[in-house]
Amino acid sequence: MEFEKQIKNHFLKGHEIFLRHISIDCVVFGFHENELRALLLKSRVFDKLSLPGGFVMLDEAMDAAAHRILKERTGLDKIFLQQFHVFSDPLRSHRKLLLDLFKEMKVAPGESWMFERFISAGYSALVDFTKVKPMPDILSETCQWFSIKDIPELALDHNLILEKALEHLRLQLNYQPVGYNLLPLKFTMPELQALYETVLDRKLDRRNFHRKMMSTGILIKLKETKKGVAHKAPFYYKFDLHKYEKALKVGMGFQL
Amino acid sequence: MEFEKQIKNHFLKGHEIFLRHISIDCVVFGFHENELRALLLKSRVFDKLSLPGGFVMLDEAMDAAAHRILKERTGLDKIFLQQFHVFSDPLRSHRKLLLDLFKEMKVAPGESWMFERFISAGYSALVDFTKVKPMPDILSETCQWFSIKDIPELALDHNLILEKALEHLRLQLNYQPVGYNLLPLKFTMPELQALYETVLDRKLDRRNFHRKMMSTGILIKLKETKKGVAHKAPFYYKFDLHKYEKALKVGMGFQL
DNA sequence: TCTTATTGTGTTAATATGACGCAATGTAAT
DNA sequence: ATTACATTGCGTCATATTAACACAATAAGA
Repeated sequence: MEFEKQIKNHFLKGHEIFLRHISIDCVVFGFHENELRALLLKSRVFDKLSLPGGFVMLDEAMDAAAHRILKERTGLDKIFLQQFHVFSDPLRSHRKLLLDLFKEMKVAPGESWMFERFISAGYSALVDFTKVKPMPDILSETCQWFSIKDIPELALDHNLILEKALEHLRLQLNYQPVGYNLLPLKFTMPELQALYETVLDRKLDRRNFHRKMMSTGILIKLKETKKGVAHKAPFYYKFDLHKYEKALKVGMGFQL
Repeated sequence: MEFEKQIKNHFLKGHEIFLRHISIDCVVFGFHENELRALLLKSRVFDKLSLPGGFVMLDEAMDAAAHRILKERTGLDKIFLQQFHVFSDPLRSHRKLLLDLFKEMKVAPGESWMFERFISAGYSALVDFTKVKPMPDILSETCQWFSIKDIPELALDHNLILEKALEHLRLQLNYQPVGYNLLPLKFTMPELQALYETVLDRKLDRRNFHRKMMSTGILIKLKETKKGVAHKAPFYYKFDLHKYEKALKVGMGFQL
């Protein structure tokens, strides 16, 4: 079977393509139906779900590797991506997970670079949920969105990685307009507020929120209102791309 | 000569002790005479100065490796240490630097793990200047403090790493009481202010600064005043360790 | 047409911030 | 000893920011 052959080749020869000891794990955040979500893979061989990840090619920058990996999982090219932490516990390892698979494939642990220790760089990706076409990798059967509130036990230290990514996102939301990357081009104020409330995990005053957001000058109000909605139709807004770029560097200068 | 033998051994056998492709670079910040300073090493063999660094042992956590490296350079055990960025440009490499040395030592580039590509984790260390005893490593002849305002051209991408560390420190100073780690146990308010002004690189109003610092409740005013000083003697202060720990996690909730 | 949930905008009181005044203090010069 | 002076500690005030809340406008559905 082609699939098994590819896997076995990866185990035995992968180190001729990729750097040893270094892996990448990505937390892909999306926002949909007032829920913050992350992409998770269901492995063909392991029980637990895991974060999308991969390895760094011998002559590739780590950021480039993360972009390459995410292009494969989401179909997206220009993703807002940041490394946020490196996980280096010497006990974090695929060893236990791989033992059965190795036996089945008749690969001796000592033969494979995958059986060695890995240090993993955590990357946080913020994407427009509506633009993503989740695609599983060769080892997985599904790639799906999971609400942050409803994350099961993950493989390895992936729960820890996800937690750290969330913490990073919360901190960042306080001084950078990262909402831009999580929302479609046009969005309503209630949607933007829901995003902030979900990420920060607390309620915000609707009117004060509106005032603060507008005071940054980063939002442009459109003439168009949302259609087919009960009650008063909210206006659409979009980000002023130029001011967004500036605020990314300088910060927004307010606290929520 | 024992020195050359050790170096050669490190080049040829180091990969039996350390992980390939992974290095650590530390930016050690200290504060002295109203200047923010960093530790730099003067190599025995290279022209340019460089940051203290090292490698990760086969079974060692990265944080532990950084602590081990800094213990060797500063003599200090419990250092406030944080990874802040990973530098992974595939062109960053010791290759050029090592070529002459390899020739001299009759080591073929292909024989040594040191000639391979390295991904480096940047660590930022905040230390009490007065507690540090700078010690050069085996490849260096000196280990000395340099004022941040007066950093020469460094080896590899170390200028970039230092810049990133400084940026990280500036951001952090705005929401965490990191001054604690850079000052001795007791210090005066003008000293604390000088630290903030140096790191943030701007003047602050003396009286407003005093008010804000005290409003955090994180400082304890001592009865003792500074002796042997011209003009009015300022009081000493110390950090309330309990509140400091809390503020590290929660943040300080003010902007300077 | 009326009800109702939701949105857009305004008001006000409390709080935080920035800019500055002034007396107290301790060293050094006279 | 007296005085000059730079610096510290504490206070004031005008202004900006924030939090809490009121109310009219809107559009779907009864």
